[in-house]
Amino acid sequence: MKKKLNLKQVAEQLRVSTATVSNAFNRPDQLSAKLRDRILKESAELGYFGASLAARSLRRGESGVIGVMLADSLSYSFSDPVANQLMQGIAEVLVEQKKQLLLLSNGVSSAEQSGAETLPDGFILYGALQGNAFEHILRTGKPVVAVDFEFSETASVNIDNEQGAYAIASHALSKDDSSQVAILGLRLIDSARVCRLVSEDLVSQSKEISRSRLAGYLRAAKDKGTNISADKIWHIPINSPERAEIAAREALTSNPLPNVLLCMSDVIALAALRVAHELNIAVPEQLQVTGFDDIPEASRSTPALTTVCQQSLEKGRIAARMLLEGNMNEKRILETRLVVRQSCK
Amino acid sequence: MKKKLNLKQVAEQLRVSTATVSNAFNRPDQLSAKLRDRILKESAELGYFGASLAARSLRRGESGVIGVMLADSLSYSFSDPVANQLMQGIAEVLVEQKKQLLLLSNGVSSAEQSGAETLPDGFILYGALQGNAFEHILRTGKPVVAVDFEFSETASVNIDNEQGAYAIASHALSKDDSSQVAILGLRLIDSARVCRLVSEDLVSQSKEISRSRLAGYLRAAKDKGTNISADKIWHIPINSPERAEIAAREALTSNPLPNVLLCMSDVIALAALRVAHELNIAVPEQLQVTGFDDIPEASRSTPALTTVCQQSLEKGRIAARMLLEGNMNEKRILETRLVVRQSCK
DNA sequence: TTGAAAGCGTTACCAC
DNA sequence: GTGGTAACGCTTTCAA
Repeated sequence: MKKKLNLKQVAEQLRVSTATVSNAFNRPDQLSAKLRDRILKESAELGYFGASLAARSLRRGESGVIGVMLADSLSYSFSDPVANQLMQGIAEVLVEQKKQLLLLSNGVSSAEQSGAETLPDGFILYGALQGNAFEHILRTGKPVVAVDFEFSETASVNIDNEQGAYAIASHALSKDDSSQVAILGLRLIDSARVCRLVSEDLVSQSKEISRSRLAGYLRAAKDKGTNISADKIWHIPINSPERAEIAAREALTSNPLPNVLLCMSDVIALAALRVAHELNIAVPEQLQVTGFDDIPEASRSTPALTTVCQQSLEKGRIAARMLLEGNMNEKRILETRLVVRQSCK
Repeated sequence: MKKKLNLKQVAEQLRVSTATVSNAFNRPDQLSAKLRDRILKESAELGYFGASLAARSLRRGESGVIGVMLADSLSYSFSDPVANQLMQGIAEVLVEQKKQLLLLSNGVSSAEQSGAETLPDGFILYGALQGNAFEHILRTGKPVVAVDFEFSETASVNIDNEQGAYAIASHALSKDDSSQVAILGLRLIDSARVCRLVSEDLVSQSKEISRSRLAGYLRAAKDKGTNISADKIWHIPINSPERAEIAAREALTSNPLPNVLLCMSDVIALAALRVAHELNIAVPEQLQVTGFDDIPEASRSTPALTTVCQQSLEKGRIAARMLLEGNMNEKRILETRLVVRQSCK
């Protein structure tokens, strides 16, 4: 195999100037079709297929690469169905627009100077980033779309979590005034362990997703005249089936037994269904279970999950389109939709 | 916000030379700790956090970016549990080694000259790529690790699909000589529709994954004295729950009813479990179901899935390590493991 | 320990 | 329609 050639060497070989070769690749109108065809064909024969991204991007000031940074670790994110659906939507649009996708790892240490945030032409940020990665990205001055969090200076795509939670809780509580309600909550407090809340934990003005959902649940309960005390609310530190099962087992072996279980994610709700099955608790007859997200698995479980559709896929598409179309002032709030299936009629 | 500065301007502001600033970031030993600290601190204040990737990569000839190209479309891959587990393993190692991850879309058209394949220092290729993307990547002369396919000139990580399939089929067929066996196969022929095979379809020397698995099933059947005719083998064009359900429904409403169902992926097997449940066919009493892959969901279904663990996560880790450590001659074959759960005792 | 300068591969302006 | 050439931002050698 011959040594890799660069544009200059190709130009020499073909006995034209570098500008002409460059034009052949980038600006068809700048030369005769005939010459262009010759150049394209012969460079391919020489093993030259186009400019190096580094050089072109240095010169042009843009790379054709879009950076996506996820609040959770990259590795974990690949196991999260919601993140995957979002990525799927993003990827769909980027591929269609011939953009490349750089996955930035949101490391804690600022020391990891790879400078990767300098390459992309724009960013999609999923979830509120901790650390100074966020700041670094803002400093680049490049367009940013925030997904599932809000930042004054950037465009964003969000859903109304409070409203979605209110809707599903209202549905779950509608038939029975004397409900025993338990809540399996995600990331409600700052603890790495599954545990119940205490009453002080309820006072929080946080705008985090999980706090909004909790607020929605509690508002619905209040409207129905139901009370939910702090010890009926579980905190789950991470959206994993294993942790969720632990919490579900605690909740479903507590006394009095809840007959409505509001779960802050479908992963948690699915875990609850498994635990209920294992404990011979009939769903929905003895226990109503609700989820949140509407991940693909939600419609396939037995019983199928009643949940709130937050359109993660569409969210990804929209975020990507906003970024590419440059709507950098838009603050988009997507509709949520109550999806009633068997787990909570 | 101030205009973005470059290294040269930072050097001017700090009244040192560009080389000194560069050294402060890249070669701590080339200057006094004191000066270095001052430079780092003051550049951060000026909003300079390190070199632009394009420029550094142009100059140094390496970027710190690893490219991953998937045989299936990027968007689809995010919905595939096996691909996601692989990516999880890859991401784990790359983050740990402070490498960035560029996801290359395997577009069909060679026209999409984004030149993205010129940036990465190395590639992980998952599945046999169609089109000339593969050739382009090889031409770069950069290290490549092939996953789940074999190419003479590159390192690779594979499993022995024939053997894994043989093992699970032997297990499934061990108790009953008069088994009615059906196979739900993935990508066995070149058709976009779910359909049964005909006998001509059985002759194939292809080394594709699905063909190896089929060979393993058939060898096991032969060893047990069971015959499996072509019309008991279904072709499913894509590993999606929807398609799999169609095939499963066909198979489980055919006459004579199969009592052993060998599925070439867990996604397919899980679909089969759902269909069996819907048709009131008891698993494993009336119907034994086996999967392949051991995705996380396999252990969570009811009944839990008997399957072949192919260690997708570890596969990703190993591929990434091989690439980073530069073992470019290694051809690694990972062990598969039979995982017996309730769906096929 | 520091500074000047060459050059990485490309593009785009401006002449011809 | 075509060809010089400066500039993109940085690293690294070499000399001071």
